[in-house]
Amino acid sequence: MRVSELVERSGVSLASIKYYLREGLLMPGVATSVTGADYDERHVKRLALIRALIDVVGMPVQKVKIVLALIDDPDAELFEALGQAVSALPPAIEGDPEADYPRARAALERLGQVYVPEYPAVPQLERALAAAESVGMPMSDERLEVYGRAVMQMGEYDIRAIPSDGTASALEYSVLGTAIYEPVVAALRRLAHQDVAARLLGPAGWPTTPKGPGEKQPAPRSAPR
Amino acid sequence: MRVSELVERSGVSLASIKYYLREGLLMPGVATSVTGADYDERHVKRLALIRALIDVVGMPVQKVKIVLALIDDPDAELFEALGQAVSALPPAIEGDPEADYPRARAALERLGQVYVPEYPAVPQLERALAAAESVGMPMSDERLEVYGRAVMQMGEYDIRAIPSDGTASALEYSVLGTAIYEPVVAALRRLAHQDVAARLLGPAGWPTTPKGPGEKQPAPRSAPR
DNA sequence: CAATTTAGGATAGTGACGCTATCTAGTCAA
DNA sequence: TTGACTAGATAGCGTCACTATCCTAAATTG
Repeated sequence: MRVSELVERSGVSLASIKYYLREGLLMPGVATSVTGADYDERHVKRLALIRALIDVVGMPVQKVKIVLALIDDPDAELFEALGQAVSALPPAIEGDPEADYPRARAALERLGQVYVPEYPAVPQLERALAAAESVGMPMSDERLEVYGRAVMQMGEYDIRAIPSDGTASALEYSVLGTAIYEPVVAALRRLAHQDVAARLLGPAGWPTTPKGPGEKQPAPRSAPR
Repeated sequence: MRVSELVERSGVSLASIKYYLREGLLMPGVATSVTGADYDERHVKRLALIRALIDVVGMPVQKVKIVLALIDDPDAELFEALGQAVSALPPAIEGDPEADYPRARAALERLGQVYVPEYPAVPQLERALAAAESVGMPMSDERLEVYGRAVMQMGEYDIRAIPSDGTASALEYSVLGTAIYEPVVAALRRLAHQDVAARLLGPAGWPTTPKGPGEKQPAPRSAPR
């Protein structure tokens, strides 16, 4: 297909496609002449992926490039790729292998996980815990254990759900799964807050999730905003 | 204290403090003269909060302003404030009350939660699910249930942990808790991935979390990057 | 076969964002 | 009185993710 068709199919503007081509995010089409190239479904899919990583996950273009290179490179080792992918996710933190991350270490020890400061998520955790502390809401051990148990359940499932066929798809699955499902988790957590809050704190008559099997309740008169 | 001291105590540059004052994020100090004002601990704490929301949570300055106004406004209703706070979190989505969010609705129905399209997190969930779908990794029912159970555990704890004394602190707690702990969850999930992946996929001899009580294992020779 | 459309490549410009730098003028301690 | 400090106003900067404009040339259409 021609560029114009790619524009239509993907919903991405020509200017942006040219930009992604320049930046090396989108692979060039097969040149049919000096002034014409042929694109296919892989280009459509790649554009969807680029937009998802940029718009939904919130990754900067340069980090998207890293993740895509990781997926494309058949030599990458699955386990190492996971670490690489994580370090490309926002908020980006430049980890210092020499540095100590006391809050993260304490947290991981409490959760019974190994503390490997080289994992890119360790400085991310440290910074997040430090931020919570600095605003007067330090992470309690109790909360840590609740959260730790919850993420472990997700993690176990995520890893087991990685297809065991060829490395390529397994790689793509693990790399993208970490990134793509993160906004889903965030949105679900926010909705869980709303749901629990409506049950515990909301006005009487607010629609709530019934504790046991029961009837759907009527919609609220005004939106909870 | 004077501005220079506030700069020192907070670690925020004078130029940035002036910027936050201009933007209405930081409340002005008590003017002692035409050219001098007095700041206190509340200003130090506020600056820490501003930085945490901007740097760690990744909120744009204008959204930070909304969240701070929400915290400062004593008239706000706790339950409504939760929704407001959520809508200020990135990635920002302008929800259309008229619109239907089929993926989000199906997901919530499956989880047994009420579908209230007015909740700001509903369009966020819709977009996240659509993005997963568009890159060829649609959210399976199984994964949805695992995630749903996990976030519910966190949500229940979060809401119960809100202090029941004065409205002001409860408000601050619920609003900030949603935002501040989100990066913690993200980092913990990434670490859970690493931890589980190391156990299931990692090279032999890699440090792993023992299944039962056991010895700490030695650090790896090279970093998993 | 001429005219129009479309494509590719290069380069410069745009608008939002989060500061940052400079300037002015007033104040206060030494 | 001199020099450091301050508030307030305004303009500028660097990054980011595009976006718009040229130019050239091939391909398509009438």
